Amino acid sequence: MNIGDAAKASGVSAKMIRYYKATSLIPAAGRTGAGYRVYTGTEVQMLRFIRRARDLGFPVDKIEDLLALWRDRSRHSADVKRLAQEQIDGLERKIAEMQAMKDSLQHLADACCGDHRPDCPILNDLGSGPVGQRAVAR
Amino acid sequence: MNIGDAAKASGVSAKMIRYYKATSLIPAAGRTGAGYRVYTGTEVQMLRFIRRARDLGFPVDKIEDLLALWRDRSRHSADVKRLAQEQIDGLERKIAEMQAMKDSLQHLADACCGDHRPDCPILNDLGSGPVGQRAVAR
DNA sequence: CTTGACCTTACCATCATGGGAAGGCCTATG
DNA sequence: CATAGGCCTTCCCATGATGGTAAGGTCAAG
Repeated sequence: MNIGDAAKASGVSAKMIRYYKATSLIPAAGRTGAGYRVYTGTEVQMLRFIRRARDLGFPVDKIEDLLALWRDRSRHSADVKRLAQEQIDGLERKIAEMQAMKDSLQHLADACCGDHRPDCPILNDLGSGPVGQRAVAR
Repeated sequence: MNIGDAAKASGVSAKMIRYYKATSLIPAAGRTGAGYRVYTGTEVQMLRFIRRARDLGFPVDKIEDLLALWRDRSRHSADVKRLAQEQIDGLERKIAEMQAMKDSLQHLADACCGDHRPDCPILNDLGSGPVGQRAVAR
């Protein structure tokens, strides 16, 4: 199986497969006489694992840990769960952060009449004094 | 006012002030005879504008548009509101995306007993067949 | 005049991904 | 057999916003 087929089968682009190898996330694949990389079902399975973990937002260095646990038949599921929980917590933090941005901005946008006139609470807020809770216009 | 003071007064690091100048987001500041950058109140105000817009998640190229509107006394507030709405929509998309990740992961973590045994639904899911909705285990 | 705090430029790193160029390989078709 | 086009290879560059560091110049206080 060439890299293009492995890419299609795993959902990981050929570019990224080479990158994961370069960064030691995955081991080196075999090569044909002409230097083409050759992938087996096992390797495609690993790539799919990586792809799914990326889809859940795991950064590559955490995926390294996940792969190690995956391979370790005497792992403790607690270790896996801990990694998952850390990822959940990280996602939650980012969600909360973005939600706060969105709420502030929504509040400002609601106050902006959005017509031909130049008067605009959004710009007024951005252009006003030091940072504070003016975004929620108390 | 030197760059360090402008940084403190605006909340934008000296590093980023230079970067914003290099990428033409802000105009070149004056220089002392020795080559030190000099900032005025007006410039600090612009930096604070940028800082606040960044805190709302606006990417730098949108801030360029916001600054142009800010300077344009005959702007239409509709244009500002539109930029804000686009940013709100973008935030919402990202929030939804991360929320979906979090939900999938939470579901998997809930199914993992998290003890000393190796059996783990999280790894089972990551290591299983092609992508689908298995993460929500229907 | 020295010391320490500031400034300058220039370069490198992040993180995961894509783009492109230059050149080699393989296969199907004429 | 020759050629076309679709793969593959490596190498380099770009993203976006930010931080770090290093080598060197400046300034103010003691």
